[in-house]
This record gives sequence, C-alpha cells and structure tokens, in this order.
Amino acid sequence: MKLDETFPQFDPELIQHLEKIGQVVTYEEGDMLMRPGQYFKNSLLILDGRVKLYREGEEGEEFFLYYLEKGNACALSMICATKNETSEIKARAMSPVTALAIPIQHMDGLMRDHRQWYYFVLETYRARFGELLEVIDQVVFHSMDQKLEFYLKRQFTSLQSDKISITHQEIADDLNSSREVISRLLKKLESQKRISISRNEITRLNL
Amino acid sequence: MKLDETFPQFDPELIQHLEKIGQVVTYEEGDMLMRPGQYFKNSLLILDGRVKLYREGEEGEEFFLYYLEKGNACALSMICATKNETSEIKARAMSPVTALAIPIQHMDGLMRDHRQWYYFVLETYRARFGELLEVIDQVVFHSMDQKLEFYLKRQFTSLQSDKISITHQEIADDLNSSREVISRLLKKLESQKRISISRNEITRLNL
DNA sequence: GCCGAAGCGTGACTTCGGTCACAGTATCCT
DNA sequence: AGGATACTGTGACCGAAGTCACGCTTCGGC
Repeated sequence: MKLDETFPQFDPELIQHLEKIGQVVTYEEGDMLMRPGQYFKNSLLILDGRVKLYREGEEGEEFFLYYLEKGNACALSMICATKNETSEIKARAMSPVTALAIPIQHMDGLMRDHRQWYYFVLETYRARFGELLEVIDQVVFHSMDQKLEFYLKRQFTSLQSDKISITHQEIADDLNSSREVISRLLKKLESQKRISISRNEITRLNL
Repeated sequence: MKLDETFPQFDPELIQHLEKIGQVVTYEEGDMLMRPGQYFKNSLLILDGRVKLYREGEEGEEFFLYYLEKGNACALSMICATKNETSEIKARAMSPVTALAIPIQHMDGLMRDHRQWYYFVLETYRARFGELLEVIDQVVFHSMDQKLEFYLKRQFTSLQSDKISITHQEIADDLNSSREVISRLLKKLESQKRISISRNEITRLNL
C-alpha cells in the first residue's frame, strides 16, 4: 500500500496506525459509494481513482458537485460518520477506485492523538465547503454558457489533460440542462476557436 | 454572561474555560462581521441576535445563504481561522448582535481537551454543509416561485413568527431576482390564500 | 395638509433556455 | 455489407423570468 506516497503530510507513525485500523476497499467503475439515506460505518480515504459526487433532485436529476481524487477524503462521510447521520449526496466511482476505509469509532482517537490528522480533516472540510460555494456562484450568478465554460475547465483540470471523453448528453445531465442547449453552446465555443469538438471528445484549445 | 443557557450542551468546566479565553463583542444592526478577503483572528459564537451570511457576486450582487442565530457558531470563521485562510462570504448583523470571540490559537487545545467542543464544531460544520446543499437544491432544481416559497418558509421559521417585515426589493436581492418578478409571484401566493401582503409586511396563512 | 420618497402593481417587450421534431453521421455488431 | 444504435446538428416554438415604463398608494417630515 502506498499510503505514504498518497499522503506525504502524514508521519510514519500515523501511516502505520492507519494501516492497522483501516481496510483497503475497491470499487468498479460505476459503483455507488454513497447514496442518499445511507448510514456510514467508515470514513474513506481515496488512494486511487476518481469519485464523482452529485446532488440528486426530486425526480432523479443529477447535478454535478465535485470530484474526489487520490489524496482526498470524503468530507461527508467524516461528518456524517461521527454524527451517525445519513448522507444527502450520491457518490459514484468514475474509474476503478481504491480507498482506505477507516471505521468511524477510530475518528475521535485519531483527531485527539494525531495533529496531522486533525489538520487534514479540517482542510478537507474547508476545501469541500469552498467547492460548494463556487458551485453556488456558478448557478446563481452565471448563465449557461458561463457555467459550461466553468464545467469544462474543471474537467480539464481534474483529468490533467487537454482532451476529455464525454458526450453532450452527459454534460447536460451534470449541469441539469438539455443536450440541444449544450450542443449549441459547444458549437459557439468551437467557432470561437476555444475548443474543438469531435464525437465523444472535446479538446481544449484556448480556454 | 449567559453562556450556559445558550450552550446547554457544554459542561461547567468548558463554559468556565470559554469565559476565560473568550471576549464578548457586540455589533450594531448593519455591521459587517466578515467580508471576502478578510483574515480571522477569532472564531465567533453567537450569543444573541441574527447574522445573515451571503455570497457576493462579481458585480456586487448578494445572494442569501443562511442565518446564524443564538447558539450557532460561524463554521467559516472556525475553518478559515485554523487555516489562516481568507473568507469567501459576507456576514452582516441583522439586529444588535452579541458574540463571544475565541482567539484562534485556542482552537487546537479546545478540540483536544474538550470532547463537547469537538462535537460542537463537527456538528456546526455538518449543519452548514447541509444548508449549502439545500441552497444548491433550490437554485438548481427549482423555479422562481418554488425558491420564493422556500425563502419565505425559512424566514418564518428563523424569526419564529407568522409575520415578517421585508420589502419586495429585499427579497429580490436575496434571491438574485428583480422586484417585479417577486411582486408578481407574491400576488399569486396571496391569490391562493397562502400569504397576505401589506406594505413592508408578509403574513403566513397556509404555507 | 402637502410634498417627496419609498414601496408596490401592471402591461409590453425581450431574452435565454427548454422542448419538439427530424435529419444527418459515426460506430458497433453479426 | 447492412442494420441498429448511439451521438450530434438545426430550425421552430414556448414559457419563465428579466427589463422598461409608468402610475398608484402609503408614509413620514415639515
């Protein structure tokens, strides 16, 4: 296990402790890690892969919130775990995912005994809180074309690539819009030479 | 100081400690408690009054997020304080506010030595996170009339009254909409006998 | 009482985004 | 190769909500 590489800020003692109390779990692409109403018995540290978090509407619509990646922890699972509350968002593996499951009964002790863990948890909360605020910005203050740009930039950044494989329909779902609208806006971006479009693929040019 | 009444979940020892390290601060109605870009030196526990938190758009628009009231703590100030990060939201006193300011250097010790404080902080994070998710629901999945209903219900609940004093313009600002739209929608709600409207005032009937 | 300011009501118009219908094109499977 | 199935492009239309213009009412101050 490459815990020390994924979490270089943890000292060997903490790493060792985590290895002892945690259990490695894996998910296949498409697996659900959390669904609304579910209780948590573990807090998850992502070791590898990408997890997509989204909010579900009353009629099953899905709105993309953010990704969790290698080195991230699931803030929700940590919070809800300690409170024994149920989740309010859905999480789906977007690739094969490896994670370390830390049983919730260890959370208090970790927080108390390991300064680095405590800071890590706080930073996790802060980062996710900030991401939610950015999402709110987008939906409140911006029009569809701006939301799309923001969305694409996030994808490029998150995948560390100038090329993403995605259909217009998937983007529309993530933004709670419709395919036709997204197609038109993508066309507009293409005509401005900011992206190029081909089937199942969008390439960043000047975005 | 009525710390023990406002925070009945804290034991006398913790209360005593907080009284020693904290300082009571007061704000007038309209005062800004936080503004974007500001650093925190304190974490705030609200002892009395109402604080309105909102997100600011690029052109100065204000979008209402949630209220902090007696017994709440400012999650943002706690998170940002420990990380020495800057705020990304604005907070304004909506009434005279009394609060206890806890210097950030005490946060680590409190978290370590007082189980009740630790749970309180986690619960604060969880509650605010949940509120942000609800806000996202509203703006993503719902139309203006539904957002307005949700908004009004929150106001009635928060003020513990069936009558709120507010102008249509203020509602429009909070929802990042325009006065005319809000006026029309309020009229509709009134014609459905769900509220009654008079100048500067909205009364809950069947909402 | 009178005047000005703040708050509210309403019709006309515009714009953005969602929907519908349908056509064209790439890809996959056998 | 041929047909089925995704994926994309496009015009026509509609409805929600933002904007503009204007007039009316209520209230407070002098």
